Amino acid sequence: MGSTSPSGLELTMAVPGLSSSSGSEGFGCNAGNGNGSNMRDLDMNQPASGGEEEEFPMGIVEEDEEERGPGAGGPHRPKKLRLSKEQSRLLEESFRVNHTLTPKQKEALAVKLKLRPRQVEVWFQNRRARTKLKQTELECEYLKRCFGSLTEENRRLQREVEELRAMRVAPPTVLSPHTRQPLPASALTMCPRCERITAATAGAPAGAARTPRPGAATNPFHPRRPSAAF
DNA sequence: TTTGTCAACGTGTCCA
DNA sequence: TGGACACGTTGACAAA
Repeated sequence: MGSTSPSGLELTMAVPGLSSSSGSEGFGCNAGNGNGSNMRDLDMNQPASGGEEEEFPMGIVEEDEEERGPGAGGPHRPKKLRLSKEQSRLLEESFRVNHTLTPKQKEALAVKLKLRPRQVEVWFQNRRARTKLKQTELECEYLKRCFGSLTEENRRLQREVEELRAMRVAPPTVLSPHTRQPLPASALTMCPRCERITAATAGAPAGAARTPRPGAATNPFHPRRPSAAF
């Protein structure tokens, strides 16, 4: 439990027939390289010196970014910030604990990661969005499979109806449960429930002439479908 | 060059 | 009314 995809996404979904382990298996292929992004290794935040490594390199790429107001400096954005492995790891960790942050938690995390609170906030927003997207994709896949099996079931039932209709064309011979002689057509009636011809003779149980429907009880297409609870 | 990822932004909505 | 959030989008970047 708590498996994470290479991209760090952790997903759970209450979909019948879908194990939650798909959080790591099912999505691993999504990004093409299931090996985690190497991009993080090439961290723009790392000090160029390459000397003794700061635990959390500054998440602020440009010196003047702090002052940058809305509009992000107008003509062009700053160089793209990539969070370091350690920063991502800690963010993921706290995301696992809580998908939302209180202002205090945000501040503390920002200090810990040497990021601005706004950056932590944005990271959590994006992270929630990615989680939701994956969840939606999962549900979509599940609904597609549902649609497929329901279509198949529908086809099968229609075939069954056709067969039953064909059977009804020829007058059935129903034996009297008492005399074992064929009953006249006038003595026959239609069972309203199962639409089968039965003997209308008093005393004769409606199901007397009913032939067991092949596979009726164990029809794999007639399971009591659990209501899909999303 | 194309495509996928992701940090960051703008905007609308909700709620205390 | 301000803050938090969802959602859609942008743009930088890496890999195919």
